[in-house]
Amino acid sequence: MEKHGQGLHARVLASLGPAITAGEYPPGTVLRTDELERRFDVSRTVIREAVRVLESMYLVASRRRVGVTVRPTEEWNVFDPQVIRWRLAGADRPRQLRSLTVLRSAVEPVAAGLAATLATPEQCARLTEHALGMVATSRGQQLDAYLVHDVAFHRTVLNASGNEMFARLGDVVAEVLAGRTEHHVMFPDPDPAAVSLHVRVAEAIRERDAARAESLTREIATGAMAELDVLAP
Amino acid sequence: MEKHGQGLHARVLASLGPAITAGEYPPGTVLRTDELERRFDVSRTVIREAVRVLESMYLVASRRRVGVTVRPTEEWNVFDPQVIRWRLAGADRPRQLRSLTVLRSAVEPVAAGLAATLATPEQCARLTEHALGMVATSRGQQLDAYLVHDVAFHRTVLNASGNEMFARLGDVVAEVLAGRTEHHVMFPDPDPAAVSLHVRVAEAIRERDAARAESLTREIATGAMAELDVLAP
DNA sequence: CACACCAAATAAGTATGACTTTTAAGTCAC
DNA sequence: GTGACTTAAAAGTCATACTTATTTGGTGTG
Repeated sequence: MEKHGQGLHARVLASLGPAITAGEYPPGTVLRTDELERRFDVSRTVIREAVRVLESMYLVASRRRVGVTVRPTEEWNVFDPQVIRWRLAGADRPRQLRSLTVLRSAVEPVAAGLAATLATPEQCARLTEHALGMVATSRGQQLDAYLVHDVAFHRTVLNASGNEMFARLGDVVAEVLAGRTEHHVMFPDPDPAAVSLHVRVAEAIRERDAARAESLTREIATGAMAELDVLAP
Repeated sequence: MEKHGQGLHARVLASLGPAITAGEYPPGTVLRTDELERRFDVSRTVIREAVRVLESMYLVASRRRVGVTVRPTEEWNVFDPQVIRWRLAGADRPRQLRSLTVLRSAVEPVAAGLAATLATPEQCARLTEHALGMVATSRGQQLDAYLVHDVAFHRTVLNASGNEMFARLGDVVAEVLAGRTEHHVMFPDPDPAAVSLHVRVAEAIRERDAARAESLTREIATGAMAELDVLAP
């Protein structure tokens, strides 16, 4: 779960990215490269590379004779994993968490339905394994161990869906789940209903019951949504 | 040196991006920067900027003493609009189109459901306007005009959902719809059933009937999926 | 006064060469 | 064969000079 390793440009990015996504530089703000050079005490090359990356995330636009201007929020590439991480770490984590949970509520049920017809025996086995792992760690201050199984479960479902885009959302789901334990947007012990739903989803997928897998996953999603409403209003 | 339209690095990207996503450089392939310099006849600065962008899309990884290596397909950021465009233009357009259609089938129904409770009167008006526009242009070689209304309709639904991530998928949906007319992955005249479904979705949203809006949109999605199965097997 | 046009100022874009740092790989002693 | 040492390849960084597009503003003409 590392980030674009080291390198000076990564350091600049790690500073500018969070600042921009946190709204520290409101849209329309103009950054000049030579100012940035001085501020970070690095060469033009480094700044330019960082700016190019921010540009590819649609966070900024670079125009001659004007400078590097921060783009309006609606244009940001909010699907970029890096942008998601920056926003989850920053000021509008609640808003981001909501958006992502809604996305999950749309995607995961369909993914579970697909998984029911496509999952390999190994994937089915891993699903039950992790569902049981969740049961085993659902009581008594084992949130970290629980999280591991929870993440693995959802990742396996997304991978088993056979859709590359769904699979790619595994990381995002992991961030969301990790974020909600880490920031205590969660009850001290996981909701027993949710835990048993996971077990039943694993069952449904193993039994190739797409409709049931989908509707059970939808229940999990609405549960997560409700939990979010209670704990991060 | 030579003069070029929108920046040299963009030209390099426009060449390398499609090539990589098309599998022309299979994962594991190593590109050396000075080789690229010579190939494109540009300076190191330009190559490095292009590589940084490709890196931020997880298409390549740059390591010292090794070079710029193409990453495995599963790691690509397939949500990046630019990557999507490259792949839609390239060899695995069918595969990409399928992935995106599945994604749509997950997202759009939920978006429509949310839109039913959140859409503003203006948005409702635009929905009916475009739905009727679709009806009006659904017969007799007016695919281009039809496309405009179709895109606008789906964009409006996604925007009205109130979820920034859904809204951001508007561009992707536009690409898909444009792509399927452009590449004739579509019947000469639009499916009348689909057209009438759009009208009814607009109705449902206007009448704040979330469940109906969702299930009608789900029908549209399964229809699109079926059409894809017939025309691009 | 309005308007078209031109010229200077500005900031990004590009090129180049010298230098640094990381690290794969080869070599030698043990 | 194992471990420590050397080497060299390639990316990373820096400083600087130069190019190009674009905005601003001023100037002359209708």
